[in-house]
Amino acid sequence: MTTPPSIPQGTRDFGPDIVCKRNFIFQTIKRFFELYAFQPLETPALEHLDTLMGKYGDEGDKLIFKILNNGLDHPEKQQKAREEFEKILQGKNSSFITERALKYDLTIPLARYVAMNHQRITFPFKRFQIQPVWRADRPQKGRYREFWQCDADIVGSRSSLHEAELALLCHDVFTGLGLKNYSLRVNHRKILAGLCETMGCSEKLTQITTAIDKLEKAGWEKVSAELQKAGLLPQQTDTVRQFISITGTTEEVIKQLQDLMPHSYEAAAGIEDIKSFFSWLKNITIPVVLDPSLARGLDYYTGIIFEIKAPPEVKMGSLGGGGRYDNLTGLFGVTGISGVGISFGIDRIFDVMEELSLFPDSLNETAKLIFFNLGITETEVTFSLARELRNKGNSVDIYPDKVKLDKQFRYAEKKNIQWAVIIGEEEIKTHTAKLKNLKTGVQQTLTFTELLNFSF
RNA sequence: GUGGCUGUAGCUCAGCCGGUUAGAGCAUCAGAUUGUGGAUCUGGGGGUCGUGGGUUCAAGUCCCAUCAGCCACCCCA
Repeated sequence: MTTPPSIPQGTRDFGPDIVCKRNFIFQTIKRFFELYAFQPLETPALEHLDTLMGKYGDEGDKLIFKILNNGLDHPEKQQKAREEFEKILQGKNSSFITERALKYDLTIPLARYVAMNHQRITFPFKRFQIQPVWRADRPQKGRYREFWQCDADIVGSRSSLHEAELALLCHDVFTGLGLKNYSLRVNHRKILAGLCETMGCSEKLTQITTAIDKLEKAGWEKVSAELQKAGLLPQQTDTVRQFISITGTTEEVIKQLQDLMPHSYEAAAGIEDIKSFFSWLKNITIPVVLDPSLARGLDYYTGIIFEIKAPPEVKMGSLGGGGRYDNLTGLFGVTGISGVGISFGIDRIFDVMEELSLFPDSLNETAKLIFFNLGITETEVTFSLARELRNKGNSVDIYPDKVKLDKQFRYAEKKNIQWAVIIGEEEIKTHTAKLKNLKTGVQQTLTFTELLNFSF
């Protein structure tokens, strides 16, 4: 007895119609990446475990998929393997048991690549990367163990021009996809650091930012509870409350931030960056909002941070995000290189577009036209006509068997083919073809030459 | 990783307090109509009830385990 086949938790097969839709998203994103002068990069699915560990925080480390070393059953290795496995049971790593892992995101592999190749790269290096990543998270809707990221980063330049370009890129991509109601939230790590500096508890930056990050989902009650747990005094908690309550136009928000943190160098530096970012965009209307309550978790961001929010009518978290990181390659021994990037989560974008029915109908089209099958002699004719039409760049299908036209029509309809060509005994005698538009139902008679030159 | 809900035909689901041969709609296939589709009518096929154990005279139904999906936490795309 065979057990029914299945695939691992959090992974998916993509059937033809889904691949077509996903390709639509990939192609749109890639097109704009190229328009903004990014170059492609691909890195292996596997990285050394050392390359990944410690880069995503303690929680992140737990979510890295590790790969068991081969050959541990070798007689000479078994004893050591048992001893080393004890370390694993204690939650430690053992390179004897596992020394490779599946990549967790595309940013650390980029940093690794840049660190390895910085002498031959021309900076600023603008690269895009569209590849799958893996996380040992527990799956839910919009949350997979294997999913794709589409990243664009600029490495080796501190100009705030890039942040503005990324915001525009993001707008072009979402407009191109037809996802109108997205929004882009922006904040600055130094503004958050300035808040902590003002309150005199800079060492609690991470705790405070992760608490703030829960505001939208869990509400202020939860945030204040977290802050208390982190050891903030009531007065400090109230400062945080004022901070995250700030709303308004960019100018208004900046003014309030300055009033709240008048003596913070950190905050002032962050605000300068934000001002220069918005000044690039001053004559362009895109949905960018300065939101002090935005606090992305990843530790490596040091400057501006972005988050792409799904349209409010769908229940989906972030569709992507990014930010500026100083010294990312410093983790790999190459210092002084700053970068800024943005990442699109295409699996979630897919789910949102599906929910809002935003995919064009034409995506399911399997062929432009189909020749119906009225017999072997007829098919010898359509076979060569199909070849000529294909040579001219038309996607053509031929129905394989002589069955009732009724059935052939239904096949064409199912496969979303717009044009059907009927050639039978009569037509062959006169060298003509019946061409029917299945969407309008209009039928016309054409000579073979006319058919070959028809623009479908 | 922790806690909870769910799993019956290709899809959406019904199936009572455990009781004969597990049902419906849609989809599919065939015919009415042997060269013109989407409608209608008639008929057919399709299930070891996620998987593996257990309790029972008897399990889709109760119990345990496991796998998967979803939800909350955690974290994030």
